[in-house]
Amino acid sequence: MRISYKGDYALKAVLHLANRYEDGEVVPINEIAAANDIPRKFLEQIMLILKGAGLVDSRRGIGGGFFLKRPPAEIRLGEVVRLIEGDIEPIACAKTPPEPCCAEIGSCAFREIWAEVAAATAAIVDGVTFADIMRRQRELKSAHQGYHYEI
Amino acid sequence: MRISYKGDYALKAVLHLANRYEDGEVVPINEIAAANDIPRKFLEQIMLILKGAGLVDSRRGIGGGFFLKRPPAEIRLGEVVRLIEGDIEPIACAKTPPEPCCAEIGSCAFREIWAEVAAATAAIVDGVTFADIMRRQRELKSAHQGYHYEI
DNA sequence: TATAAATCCGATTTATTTAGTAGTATATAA
DNA sequence: TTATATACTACTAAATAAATCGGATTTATA
Ligand code: FES
Ligand code: FES
Repeated sequence: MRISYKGDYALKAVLHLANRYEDGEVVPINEIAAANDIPRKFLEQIMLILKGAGLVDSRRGIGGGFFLKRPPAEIRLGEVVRLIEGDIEPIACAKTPPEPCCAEIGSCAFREIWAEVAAATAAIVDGVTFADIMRRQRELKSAHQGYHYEI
Repeated sequence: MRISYKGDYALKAVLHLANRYEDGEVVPINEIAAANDIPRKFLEQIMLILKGAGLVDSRRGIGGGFFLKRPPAEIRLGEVVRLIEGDIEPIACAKTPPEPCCAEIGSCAFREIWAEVAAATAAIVDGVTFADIMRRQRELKSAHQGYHYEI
């Protein structure tokens, strides 16, 4: 499962909105783009995908912008990854139900290895919520601050 | 880590050679291509990559072909995958040592998740040899036979 | 020594995906 | 009514994937 720029941008945008989730803050796309070094028009397309999937919602016009429809603790990393990158499985036959791949799908010795890889990957990305990621981010920030002061 | 056609073909070719490894059999590319439904000229390129990496060797001319340089038990799936597909890591910052990715690599909350995914994937593909895959293939073949007889 | 069988190698081609950019339409708060 | 913001469609350039083409070279053997 390769993470493209599009996927990377989507994750950062969702994390940005997660950090502004309290009190239902609405964040304009310009802020998200500027803060995360994301091409603005590209981010527009990404936000529309996230909105289409019901993950975020938006308000138009002055004072408008985007916001999460669910609290960060209820959004799993895997959900965003699948939305943007598509299947987590490295090959179609590893999906459930399996889609045809080799000629003899019933006797392919590789298929179940890819299924194992998919399961292991899914366990990780579905085991982490954006609340977890926010917490981790705060830890890293304070650790980095620490280093800074020591210098 | 997405498996491309090229990677799929490479794995099948190596498995084909693994099945012919005993007594140092030499297998012409036409046989590998025909048996596995691989475009012949495309497979040529793939075999040259495998040869360049020292995984297989070849003999030219009449009676020539390809053969594994090492026994199947000493070739791990991950080795072939990395050769053809490149890095197993879903993003550059997850490599060791990490390559720059986001702006602030030291404080990115996603980085270690990708590193976990990479480690889990590597553990699977590096934990399986082509001898294991051959064994698994025989099991599947006989199971399939069984079903066949029951009908 | 000619011939057929096979690998070796570089170039070209076609289609798809990626990473954007452009332009316009629509909604909304002040 | 105007400035600010999203919504939507289309377009483009570059990279990658998946072959395909055309030969050059090596080698066993008839
Ligand atoms: S069935 Fe998918 S790799 Fe064999
Ligand atoms: S450093 Fe790679 S995703 Fe942030």
